[in-house]
Amino acid sequence: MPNRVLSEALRLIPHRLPTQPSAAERVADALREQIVDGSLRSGTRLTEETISAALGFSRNTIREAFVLLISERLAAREPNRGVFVATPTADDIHDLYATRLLVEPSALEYGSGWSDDTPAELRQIVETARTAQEQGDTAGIAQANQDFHRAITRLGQSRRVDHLMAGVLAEMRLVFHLMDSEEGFHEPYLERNDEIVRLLERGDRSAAAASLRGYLLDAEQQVLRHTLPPSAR
Amino acid sequence: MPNRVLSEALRLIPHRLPTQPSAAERVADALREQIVDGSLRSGTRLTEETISAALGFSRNTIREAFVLLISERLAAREPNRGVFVATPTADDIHDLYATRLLVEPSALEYGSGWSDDTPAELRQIVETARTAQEQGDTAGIAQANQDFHRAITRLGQSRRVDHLMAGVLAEMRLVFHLMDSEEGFHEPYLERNDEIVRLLERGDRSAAAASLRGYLLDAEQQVLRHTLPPSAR
DNA sequence: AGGTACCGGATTGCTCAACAATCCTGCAAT
DNA sequence: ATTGCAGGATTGTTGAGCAATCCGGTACCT
Repeated sequence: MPNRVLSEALRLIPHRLPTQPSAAERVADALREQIVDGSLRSGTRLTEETISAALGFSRNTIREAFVLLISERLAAREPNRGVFVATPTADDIHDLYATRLLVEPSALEYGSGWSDDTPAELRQIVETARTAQEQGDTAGIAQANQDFHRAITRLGQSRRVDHLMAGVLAEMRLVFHLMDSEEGFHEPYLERNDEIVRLLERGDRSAAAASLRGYLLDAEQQVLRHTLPPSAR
Repeated sequence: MPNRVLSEALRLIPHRLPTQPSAAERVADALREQIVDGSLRSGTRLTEETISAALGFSRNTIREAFVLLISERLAAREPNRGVFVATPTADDIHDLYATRLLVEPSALEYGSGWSDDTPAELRQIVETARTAQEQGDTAGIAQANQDFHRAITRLGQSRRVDHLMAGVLAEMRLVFHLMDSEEGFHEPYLERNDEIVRLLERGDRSAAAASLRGYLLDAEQQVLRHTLPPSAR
């Protein structure tokens, strides 16, 4: 043991140096980005050959990326036919909200990430949404809304659940792209987020959780109402 | 529309016929099974060439399977070094319990899968565990325990959360394999499951959820206590 | 002895080319 | 209109190949 100080210092260095992500991951990142931002619409076929040529990676690497995207539910494989950008069904939408209903209120009420600053932080996000609203910035509202729910999820203090919810929110964006119009859809929820924050500011996490449950139940209905039926796509 | 009766009948056929899983999935299944049942211990290196030869699939297929297992956290990639059976750290264990703490009580208290039969069904599982106990069947107890928590999770009525928890329970088994001895570890929790069921039988889902939270908090400590420090493995 | 530099073998990361199986399209025959 | 079928395109999977990286050992230096 030549140098005790050294080995102590080394312990502080992150165990895995920041290696560059693998080719498959970079391909998955590129595709994921295009899927969630709507450049690649639901149902689009992801041809191996085309993507291979477009991104400059071999077909095998593309296939590895597909495995990732499929496990994230952003894409779906139809055996011997190909991989397609996922098209969430009404059932999938229900599942998304069932998941959120299970996780978010629980994180809000019992999450150990709670601190005295939490209400103020959430308030901050609501304010951001409000200024976006005043500027008619639909995308900004949507973004702030997502941030709000991610912040709530983070109270749960679980990497795993964070990751789950990241996936959920990504798929939510897919769903939004399926709606007849996202325009004006998020506004009503500003008020409800505000109410949740108000309850938190009063220190009533339980009531806030209940309010959030109501929110999610309503939102599911709204989304289903505004989602085009399969016949129209 | 030549035949209305026919098209109605076809509607009942499952949309995707049961295709045989791909080679990569079968490889992943085989490896996953060996990992969770302990045949492949934590830290074991999964050499592409070896597995390729052993299972009779090409290296490329093995790599696709790896992507899956890694996304399930049952294996970990160390760039340029290889893929290894995951070795959960204390931090990972904490994360597992944080996840369960977020999901299980919530499912128990608010899950829409609840019915009047639910308490009886859970009671049934507890009884199964008890007979396993009387026969000194450690594995049986562990299995019944898992079943108990899966049943609770299912109350949440979300495929996605079910899938998440399937992964959580799989990783839990990895953790159990890391303990000095699984012998006698699960017994104490029989009593606590029983208490949860008793509360449910009284119709008090809220109290049952609280009891479950206490259970999980204690269990985490117990697991950490019985888990060998990294130095010993 | 203790530390460093270097070398060769093994393994990974990724590509490329090939081929059977399957699916899709269009067209011809009924 | 429906069926049958040929041709072309794409997927599923394999095998070989090669650069980059890592590992283990050995020789070298002090």
